[in-house]
Amino acid sequence: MISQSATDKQREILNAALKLFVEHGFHATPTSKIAKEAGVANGTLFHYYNTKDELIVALYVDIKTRLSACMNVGENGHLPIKEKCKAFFIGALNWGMENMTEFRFVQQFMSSPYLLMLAPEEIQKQSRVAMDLINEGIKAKVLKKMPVEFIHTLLSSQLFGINQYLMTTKPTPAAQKKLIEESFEMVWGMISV
Amino acid sequence: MISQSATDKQREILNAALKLFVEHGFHATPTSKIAKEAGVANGTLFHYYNTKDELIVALYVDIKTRLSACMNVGENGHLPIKEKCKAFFIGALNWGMENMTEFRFVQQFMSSPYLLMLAPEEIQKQSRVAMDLINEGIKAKVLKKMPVEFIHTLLSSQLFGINQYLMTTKPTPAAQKKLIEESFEMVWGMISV
Amino acid sequence: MISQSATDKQREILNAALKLFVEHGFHATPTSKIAKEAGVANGTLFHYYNTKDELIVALYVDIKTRLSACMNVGENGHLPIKEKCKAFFIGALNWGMENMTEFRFVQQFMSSPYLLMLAPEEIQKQSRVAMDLINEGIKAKVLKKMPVEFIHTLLSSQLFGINQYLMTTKPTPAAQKKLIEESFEMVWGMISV
Amino acid sequence: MISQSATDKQREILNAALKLFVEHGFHATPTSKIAKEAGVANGTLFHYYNTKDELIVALYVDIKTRLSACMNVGENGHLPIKEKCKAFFIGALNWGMENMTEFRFVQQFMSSPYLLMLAPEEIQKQSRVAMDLINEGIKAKVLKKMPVEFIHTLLSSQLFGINQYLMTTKPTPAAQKKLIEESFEMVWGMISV
DNA sequence: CATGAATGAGATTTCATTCAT
DNA sequence: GATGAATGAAATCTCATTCAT
Repeated sequence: MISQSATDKQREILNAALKLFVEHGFHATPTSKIAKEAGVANGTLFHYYNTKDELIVALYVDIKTRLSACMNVGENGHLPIKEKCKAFFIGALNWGMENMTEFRFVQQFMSSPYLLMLAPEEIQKQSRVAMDLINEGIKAKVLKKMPVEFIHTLLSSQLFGINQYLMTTKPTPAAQKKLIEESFEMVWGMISV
Repeated sequence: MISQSATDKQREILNAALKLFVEHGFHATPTSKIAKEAGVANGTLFHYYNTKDELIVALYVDIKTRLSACMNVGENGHLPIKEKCKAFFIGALNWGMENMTEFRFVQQFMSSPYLLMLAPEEIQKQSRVAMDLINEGIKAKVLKKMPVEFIHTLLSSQLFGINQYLMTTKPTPAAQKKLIEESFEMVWGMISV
Repeated sequence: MISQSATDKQREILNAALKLFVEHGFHATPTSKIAKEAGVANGTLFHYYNTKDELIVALYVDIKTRLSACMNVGENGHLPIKEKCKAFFIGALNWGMENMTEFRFVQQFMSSPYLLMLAPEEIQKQSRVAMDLINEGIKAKVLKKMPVEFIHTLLSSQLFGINQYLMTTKPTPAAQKKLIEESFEMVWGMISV
Repeated sequence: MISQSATDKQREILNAALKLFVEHGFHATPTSKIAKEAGVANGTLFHYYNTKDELIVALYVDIKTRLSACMNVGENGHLPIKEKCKAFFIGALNWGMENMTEFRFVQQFMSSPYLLMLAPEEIQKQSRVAMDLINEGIKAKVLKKMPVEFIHTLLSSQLFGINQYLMTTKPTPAAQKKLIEESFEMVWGMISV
């Protein structure tokens, strides 16, 4: 397939951009360096993305899509709510540890003005699954009766924080597994009735 | 004071930089705009800070110093650990709500590559007070026996999360006070024995 | 040739730089003026030379290369040493008179701190031919038994001096020819046994 | 004397400027660095010299004046011409070796566009003594009957060249003395009848 | 599709010079 | 005289983007 090589180049560009953005920040990373790192010509980058901003947003969406794909894999609608939350929580942490660079990029993106370039509905979409889960938990009186966004915010912050901690301390896989499980129980204790 | 006017210009520059950095991000804010906003000549900025990067780091240190000054005011060494933690937690949240711009700047700075420009000991210094408090709590068997850094991470994340939530939802002062108190009890339940 | 137009721009830049450097000195010549004089965009200059300094050194090497190319053309290995020296001496003078701007640039470059940016081997390479010739003369007991570098210095100084004199007084071609011949006999008398 | 300290500062400025100009070139030496090296405030420099250019020219004149003072010390009007020339030649070389930095500065100045800022009569004045000497020699039929400027140019070039050679090779004082004497005989042989 | 030379607006930084103290 | 903070014009250099090949 001819378009295969094109897609490959696009992947190379995204990979290079991810690596360099995390390493040096958005603005300290010229498109020319991205192109060089990706092994393509300068202009090629602009065949796939009209502007640098477009590339940045596309990269974010790409990563979020890959994360979602990971999280939704296990169809576990039948499990009790706590187990569903746990699967979600642990899944997110594991993904973060296996994709540290992606994780760092998301973090940087979310506290940058680029976030505003994303359509609000796009942002909401990202957290839809989690929000639904929390809503379900509140209705079932398993979770505390507080605003959904509040519980979601607490959950997200803890996820970010724990991930950061794991990235910094780099425990053994066993210790990591244990810590993640414990973390969930602690957080669950905080938000459950 | 003779040096007053000089110091004033420096303050103006820091204020202008803070405002613009939060509004547009580090790189989308030219030094020329900072100078104009501060009401000083372009070169004056570089009289005080050799490079833009130096300004960014200096601004971070300045904010952190002001925050620390705020937190240490209340000498409450005699209170029980939980009360000390609560004072700390609530103090930080109040400061964050009263200094939203500063808070946003810190957030942006910490998830940017500029963080690496800070000497590690400088970073550590920032969290010294909190760490000591946690250590004390663990020794007194009031807090769970887990790594200090881990508990610190949980606390910090919670602080960040709640702040974010408050900034977004802008509740009434009363509701805000109630939410903050509740939040503390939640996180305290999570980390205390 | 496809690369012709690209090379042309580089040539234009070198020509413009040469002219302006000699006219106003290195530092009184902004890169913007060079670009304008060369008829290219400002950034184009930096496409070919990473820094202004790099351009200055490249220009020097370019001129020296062109001079060397001129000097080595006449293959006169069979002539007696004096004739070879004379050919060299007169060739250099003629080149200097036909390329006054280049000559002035070299002079300015060599008594500037930019000289230090040149690798020592590069500098040596420039005078290799002359040094070999002198060495040959000394071994053949045609030239005085003195350090090669010293004789080389005397010769070079003479060349510079005469060139300067010719550029200032601008004699008729005939008078110039006569003066050059006389000069050579004078310097030859000084360095030969 | 109060003006003593002022004069001292002026001297410090000239010394600092000399050192830095030779080390980095005219334009790569900011006035601020000169002031710092001289141990005076930035603005003080501009009390003594209205502009940087004025400082540069003043420094040149200062050095030339000091050189002239050196050269005219020995009043040897009674000596034969060759001896007067020799005294001049050797005096100049010795001065150059004892004042390498000054020598380098003069060299740099003379092949720079700053030379044009000097009034022509000022330039002529610098070489008046030498020119008179040469004229005298020609009239006395001791020197070749050639244009005075030509002989002067040859002499100057050789002086510069030999100085450069000595600065580069750094011979022992004895060897230096010997080489200088030999050089004079060689040059004298070249220009004398 | 892909390339990379070319562009030029704009960013950071420098620096001679001024001037209030 | 002496200071050094302040100035702002100007210099070097960067970089997103275009376009002819």
